[in-house]
Amino acid sequence: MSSGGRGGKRRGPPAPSPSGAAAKRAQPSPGTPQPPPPAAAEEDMMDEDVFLDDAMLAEDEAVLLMVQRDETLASRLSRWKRPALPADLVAGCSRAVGHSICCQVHGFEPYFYISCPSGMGPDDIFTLSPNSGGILEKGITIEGLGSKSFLTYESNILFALRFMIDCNIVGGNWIEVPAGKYRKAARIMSYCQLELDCVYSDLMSHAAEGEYSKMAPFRILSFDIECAGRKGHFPEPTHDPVIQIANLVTLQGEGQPFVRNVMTLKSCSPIVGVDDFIREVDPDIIIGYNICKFDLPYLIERAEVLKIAEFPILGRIRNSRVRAMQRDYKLSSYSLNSVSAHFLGEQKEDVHHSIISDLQNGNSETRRRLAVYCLKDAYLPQRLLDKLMYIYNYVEMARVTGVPISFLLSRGQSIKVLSQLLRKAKQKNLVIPNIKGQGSGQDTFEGATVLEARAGFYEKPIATLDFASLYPSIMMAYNLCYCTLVPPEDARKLNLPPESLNRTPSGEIFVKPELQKGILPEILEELLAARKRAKADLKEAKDPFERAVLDGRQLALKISANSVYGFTGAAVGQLPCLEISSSVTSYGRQMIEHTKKLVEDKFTTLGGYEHNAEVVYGDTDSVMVQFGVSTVEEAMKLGREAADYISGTFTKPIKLEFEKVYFPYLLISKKRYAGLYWTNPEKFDKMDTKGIETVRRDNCLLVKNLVTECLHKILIDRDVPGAVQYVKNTISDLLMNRVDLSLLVITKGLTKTGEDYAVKSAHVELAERMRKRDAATAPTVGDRVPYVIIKAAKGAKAYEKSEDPIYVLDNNIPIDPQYYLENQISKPLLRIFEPILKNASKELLHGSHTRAVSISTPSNSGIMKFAKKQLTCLGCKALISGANQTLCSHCKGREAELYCKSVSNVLELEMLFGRLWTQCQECQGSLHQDVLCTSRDCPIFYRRRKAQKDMAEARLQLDRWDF
DNA sequence: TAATGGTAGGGGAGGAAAATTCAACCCTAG
DNA sequence: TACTGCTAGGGTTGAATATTCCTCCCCTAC
Repeated sequence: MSSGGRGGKRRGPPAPSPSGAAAKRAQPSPGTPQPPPPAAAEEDMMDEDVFLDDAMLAEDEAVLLMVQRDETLASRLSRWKRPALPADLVAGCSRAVGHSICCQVHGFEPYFYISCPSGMGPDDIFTLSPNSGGILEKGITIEGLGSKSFLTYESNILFALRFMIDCNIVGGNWIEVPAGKYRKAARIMSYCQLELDCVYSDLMSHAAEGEYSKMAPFRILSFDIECAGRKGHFPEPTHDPVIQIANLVTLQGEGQPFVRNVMTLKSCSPIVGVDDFIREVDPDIIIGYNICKFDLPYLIERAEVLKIAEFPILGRIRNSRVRAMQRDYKLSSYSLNSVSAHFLGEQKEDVHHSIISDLQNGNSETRRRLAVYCLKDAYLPQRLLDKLMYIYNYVEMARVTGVPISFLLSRGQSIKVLSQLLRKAKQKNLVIPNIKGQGSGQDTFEGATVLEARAGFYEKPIATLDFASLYPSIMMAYNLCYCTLVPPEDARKLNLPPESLNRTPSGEIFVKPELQKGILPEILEELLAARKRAKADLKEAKDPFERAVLDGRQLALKISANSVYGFTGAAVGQLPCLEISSSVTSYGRQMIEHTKKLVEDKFTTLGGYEHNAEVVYGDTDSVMVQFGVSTVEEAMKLGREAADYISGTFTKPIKLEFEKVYFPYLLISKKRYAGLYWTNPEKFDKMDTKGIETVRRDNCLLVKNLVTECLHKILIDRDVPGAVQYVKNTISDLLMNRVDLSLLVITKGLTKTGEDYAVKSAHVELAERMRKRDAATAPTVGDRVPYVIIKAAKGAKAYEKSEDPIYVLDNNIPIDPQYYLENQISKPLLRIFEPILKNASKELLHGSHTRAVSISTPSNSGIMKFAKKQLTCLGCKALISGANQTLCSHCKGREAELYCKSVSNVLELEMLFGRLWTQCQECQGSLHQDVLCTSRDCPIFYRRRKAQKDMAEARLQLDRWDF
């Protein structure tokens, strides 16, 4: 899910400041419920229920398990077991589902091909060791022939894949071992319920159709561990015990988990029983948040330290990654918290690891608290898995591409294409040479054309024409493939008839399908045909369950089709062929130019139309056309006409489609535009923005919100003055320091380690500084680094002014509003307003609203260290001295009024803090517990922290009134 | 090490190089 | 008349500052 970021979960700010720590224990505002008194003695924990929202836990089922009590353990383990095997299954006459079976297949051996050297025949047989592919390529000496090197074929295929291909097995499909063709084996290889031996040629693989399209009822275990770190240290398996493990077991397709438990540890003895638990539950899939990078290695290492020899085996783990989140979605933070907020609208607490030890060492109440927290960490990944239908989509993808499900998480895109290629080649009696593209990776090829953008604000409808699956359809139309490519020397030698050859715009020659049909086009045809079927079925399907499966399938097919082109162009890949990829793009370039020309030539007043059409922009496979008409309906009509007309000029199956109308349309530059998106003339579907700040993850929320709001006002409300006013208010708020810190947090990805950067930059330098402060909480490669820009000496570089938001909050460091105005919001705003407003710069950025209020500079640096703070009058801020500690002589008369002000100020801030506190309690799922969360991703957290500080200051001021 | 889909393009920031401004100094005329 | 003190103004020089251009980096579109 996240390559390294634990979010704030096991990380956080440096040791909490005194005020922060105090408030965690303090009950804040009047009206906040007090925690109940510790309900039970520690010995009774066993039967205590855990408070959690109802959707998550049925109260009677929630169990805190004391692992030390072996007798209860045994009884519970039995409840988690899989159903017993039916007796007749072993005899081969039952098809019960829901059991785990390990089948050892015998007789399948690795092999590869070489071309037979001249002078050798079927009689010349010699044996080679299994890894001889490499030796043959380097060259060997053969008696009578001298030293020779060979090009090998299919010598580097993963053995598992080789086996699956040859047995027609795809990932996630059903395999039958016919009765009588297997032998029951002793259960020594695995912890499965049944072990079999059989011969590979007896396996029967069933295509995923009809009855066999159903999925197996996977048992999914979601878990999370908590460790007791020592003060100020990130937990290390060599020292720190695992204190809690939360487990949730679900059957795929069922809404509720059937096992929920938390294993806790009272003292510091080692946790035993985890491996037993996993063995009994016997899950097919293990998931969790970042478990591959943290929880699993931690458990395994901890077991090693404690010398639990058997542990690392963990039964049969087939698959244990949830890295998919980062792979499939682009978010500005990948902490479990923000991912959940994004997809589920549900948040979790973010508890710093140092607090976890405190909770553990407290009483039964605090440990129960920790259990709740831990369980939620196991629960959210399960919810995410369901919500995003990962299991469906992965099974579908595995079936389509033929790779095992685990490859989809642990491997890249190319293995999927290779798998399909190998299968298809086998059908056609072709073998694939082992020519791994390696080394430089320098040789690249020309990509797509992006038409010049005629920037501006268009108040007439713009029709968008798109090629459907451009690159796949080019490969099909022109029969582009490895096996249809004619190298220049062969073109001369073979004397092929010119009418059966195609010369691509990039100069390569391919034979036409009549002579030899390409493999790649065939793969693509099947993929796209299957997608068409899936989409048609989707239209028919009513059952949401079935719809989910079909939608997953059509998506998988589309993605697979699109990655075929990428595979041929991957210079460092399994089978690169730049002749194919550069031919594909060259056709694409030709086609978009051709389309632009046709539209502008045909749709003219001379041609009998009311206006001259103009192509205002286009990228790769799309053109945006202004037909000159003023209604969406007319634009749609002309768009359809143009698409049909132009489609007719291309080789099948290349097809230009009318897709949508933008109206109005704000075109800023290449790859950057915004507009209202219409697919029917009555009502627009949505506001669509491409490439601009609203869709970028490296802008602060202030910019994102501001730009979004302006576009909303301009495009939807058509209220430019309103947008201008909004900008002015925002700038004024910013300069007056009325903007919430959470809106100013910028995040950027840390893509490599510190030394590898050639130039300094804000997020890299900050990460380095944070590492020096506290290595445990600092971001590492792959993480996203949040930062704000603080005030510093004039001329200081941005990388000297970046700071951790939490550090800024805790130490009262002033931010630099001028930087945000000049470097963050001004340019994006001007880009939007300049096409619409004359004097945009003057109007927006230089009015009276830009008068700044000076903020006191940090008092803890330089010369100010030696300054002594003097008291100021609470009325007029004048310096006061002597006996009077509150007011100057001037303000003395207003004593009553000013005191009231102080009191109401404190009350107000207390109310605010109380509200935020309650909000956080709701988020954590309990109104009776202290809030522990310190999430860097949560705006409420920043506001709560700030309110808390303001409140403390106001109270201090109130205390100065001395009657 | 193993394993790895692609190119095009905008835009921000840093940094080097080239350009400009500025202050200090020297010199000379008056 | 010779010499000094002073100023204005031109020229030179080296440093400071602003500008330009290029590259790195991130992220997005397709």
